Amino acid sequence: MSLPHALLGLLAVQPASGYELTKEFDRELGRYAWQAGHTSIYPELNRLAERGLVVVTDSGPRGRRTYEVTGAGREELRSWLLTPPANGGVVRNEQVLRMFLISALEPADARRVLRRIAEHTGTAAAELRGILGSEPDAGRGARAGFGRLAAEFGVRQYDAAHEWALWALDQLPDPPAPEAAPENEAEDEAENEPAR
Amino acid sequence: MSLPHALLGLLAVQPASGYELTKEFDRELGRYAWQAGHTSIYPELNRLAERGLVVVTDSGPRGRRTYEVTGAGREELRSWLLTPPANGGVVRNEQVLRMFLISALEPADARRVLRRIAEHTGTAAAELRGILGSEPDAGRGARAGFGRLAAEFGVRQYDAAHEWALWALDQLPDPPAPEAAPENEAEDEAENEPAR
DNA sequence: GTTCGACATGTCAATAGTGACATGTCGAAC
DNA sequence: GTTCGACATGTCACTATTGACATGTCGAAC
Repeated sequence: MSLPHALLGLLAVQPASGYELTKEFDRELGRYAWQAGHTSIYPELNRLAERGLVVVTDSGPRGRRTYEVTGAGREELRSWLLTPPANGGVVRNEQVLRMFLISALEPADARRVLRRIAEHTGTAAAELRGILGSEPDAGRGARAGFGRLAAEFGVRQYDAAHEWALWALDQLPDPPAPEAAPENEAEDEAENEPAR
Repeated sequence: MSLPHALLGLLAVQPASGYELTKEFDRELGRYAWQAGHTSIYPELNRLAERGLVVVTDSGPRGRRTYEVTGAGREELRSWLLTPPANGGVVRNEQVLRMFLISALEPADARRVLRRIAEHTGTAAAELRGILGSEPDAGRGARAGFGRLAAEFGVRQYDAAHEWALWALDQLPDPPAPEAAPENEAEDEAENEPAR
């Protein structure tokens, strides 16, 4: 039951159409917190409207409807955010699951996966940092605070995962025993290592 | 389609019954990576058995059946873990969603929620560190490596979230303006702050 | 004036997952 | 010898979510 609250939250910051909300879920929100496609968003908006938590305040060109949160909607969102985390809430993250399952692999495979994770989290963090630094708003833009808090969270998550992957690599038994050159760093080290 | 792989992963480390697997999902695995109740685990084990990815190798007291991964199962798991992360995978985390939605609250409420998050992540990290430190295995226990990698990941995640919450608190406009005592730290600061 | 990509919303069948209910057994403590 | 909690597995109706399909419009570029 989180999707309705996600929508209320987005609309509380700024009125939007279903189409815009859908795009929002393609960004940080959908990448770290809660995925949703337009096929679940549109029906949910209609349900929220029926319950009086949002209203259509404007109609645009292509049947576009702009939604806004009502007082009741804002209250619902507030009480949801302020009430205890209950049992812990839904958690379902394929990436993290993959990290957990690495121990089930043979060391050579594990090393391969960990390296991929380390690389990916590293570049992802760097990218996010780039966006965070270049964003011209940073101050007053309508949903400025929103993006910043979320992006900063993402950066920290990626950094933590990156550090973890490096640590885990170090943890693995029997490192590949570097062939000859003890000083080789940043060598490309492609998919298949030379057998031994 | 992650649950079957989660089960294969657990069984690859150590054979187990559905009941034991269910308990596994009540620990770190279910808390950070992938939730599942026995009502989805038992049917899934049967499906995996039908597909020949696991087999029952032992029957115990109360109808208990111990499952083991087959060669095909191990291969399936391996190829899943080694293939590209595809589109990014399923992401659904209520806690993180709540963090994202904080910006939709008034500063006073936001501060309240952030403080709760900071507190929770702080104690959770400390607890995990405790377990991590006291665990007697740390070396050879059957799924020792498994728990350690996972727990370490959890610690880092909690730390990152904790630091983020503190940073976010600092980011919020208009701090509560401490009444009189400029040096008051660790005051209990109950649910309702004195109006202004 | 046409073309085409982005805009915009929707349905529906199928799959995944949950919560309530159901059933029974074993072992330890009393 | 009974009681009770943990062990152990299951079904089923309901809810949530996805993927495939459907439909149409607007605006810009050509």
